[in-house]
Amino acid sequence: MQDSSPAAETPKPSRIQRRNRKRILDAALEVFSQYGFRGATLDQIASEAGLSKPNILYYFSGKEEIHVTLLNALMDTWLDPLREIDPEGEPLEELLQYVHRKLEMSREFPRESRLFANEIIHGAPRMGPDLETVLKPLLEQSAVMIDGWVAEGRIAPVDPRHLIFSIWATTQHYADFEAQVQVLMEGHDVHEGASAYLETLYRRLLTP
Amino acid sequence: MQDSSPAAETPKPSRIQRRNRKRILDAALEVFSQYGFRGATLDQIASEAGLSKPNILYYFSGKEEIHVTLLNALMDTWLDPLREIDPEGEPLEELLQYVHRKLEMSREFPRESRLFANEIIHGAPRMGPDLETVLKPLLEQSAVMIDGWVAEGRIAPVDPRHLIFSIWATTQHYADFEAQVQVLMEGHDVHEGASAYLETLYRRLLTP
DNA sequence: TGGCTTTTTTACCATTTGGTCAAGTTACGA
DNA sequence: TCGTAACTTGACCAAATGGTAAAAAAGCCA
Repeated sequence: MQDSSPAAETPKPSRIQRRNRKRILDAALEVFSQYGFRGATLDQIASEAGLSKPNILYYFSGKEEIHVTLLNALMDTWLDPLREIDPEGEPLEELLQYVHRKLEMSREFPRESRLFANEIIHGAPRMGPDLETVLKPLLEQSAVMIDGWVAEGRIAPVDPRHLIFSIWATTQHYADFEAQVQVLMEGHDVHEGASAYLETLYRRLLTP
Repeated sequence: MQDSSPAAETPKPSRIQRRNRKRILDAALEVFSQYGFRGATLDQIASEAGLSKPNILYYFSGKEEIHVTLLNALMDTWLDPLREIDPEGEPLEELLQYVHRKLEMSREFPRESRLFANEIIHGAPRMGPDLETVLKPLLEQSAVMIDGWVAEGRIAPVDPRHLIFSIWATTQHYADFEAQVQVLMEGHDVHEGASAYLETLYRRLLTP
């Protein structure tokens, strides 16, 4: 798949290519996550990236492709914490670690979280296939693992899918609804409190 | 405030006024919740409402006003379940009932939930004041109540604000991320499972 | 029915916006 | 250093979109 064949499609990304594509994607993440796909304009992205609009269209075939590129790149890193759960580990600790990793991602990458949330809220028009082919198998696999832990009596009985949904919901909430949380918790250390609360929540739920 | 004064601003909404304003708001809810504020077009709303675009602008001064009207109307009903918690009731049951009411709202009014989510994700540009003046006092009041229950030992110790956040997050997730949940749970009765799961989750968390 | 008000529509407008194109300009290997 | 390929830009477009104006139509009431 590495070219060398005559009609290879991807010759080789030059240094400038890599630098500018990255700039564009960084800018697009900022703008898309803040204004949504339709709310964002190429001019905004261009300005944020420090490039001209036609120049941006030199690197990407259109607004759509930038967005799709972002979503695809995101999907993988977004699911990493779930993949990192060790089936051989101590169940309760593994799951709590997963919660904390997800919460940490919300703090470190709120823009990515909002980009994702936006896409899903609008019916996932550009991610339908990925949900089916990437997310679903991973969820099923995780569900089986958790069911196994339940069957062995190592954690209290729970529906594994809804458990995962609730972990997603409670952790991403702090990124996606940051504007609201900010207003309601001004002064408090939000993530400190969230971390302690979620630890308690899932420990009480899952302790056999 | 009921007019009768000479320079009264609101003469009286005619039958046609009421009917058409309702049609427009219904249509706008549908369109805004699906495409977001900037993603929605007046033509879409007009078409959905069965009216012409200029006719819509006869009833509302602009796209913005329609959106704001929706958000304001929504805010109240959205917070009703929280207001309905009875400080004199049995704490655990009151809170569980709150969870179920919120979940029920997610099922019955997913469009409203998404409209709200959209607004917050984008930084609440049209709701900032309301969050401060309506939501925050209500949250504080509820927090005091819950803290009281904790102090009396009637529920297990929890941070009341994060508890409420997690209830919002876990219940609204089923509306806001419906597209994702749908794909991942095809075949299953989602709300049946969610209801049972959340019952378990918060019962285990809160039981003293 | 006649006359007034309310409602609706037809025809436009100005701006925004995604995208194109051809003419530069720059980088880089021979 | 020179030529070619890679990159950048200014000038444009066509379509979409929020919004307006004025005339036409529909209600409504005496």
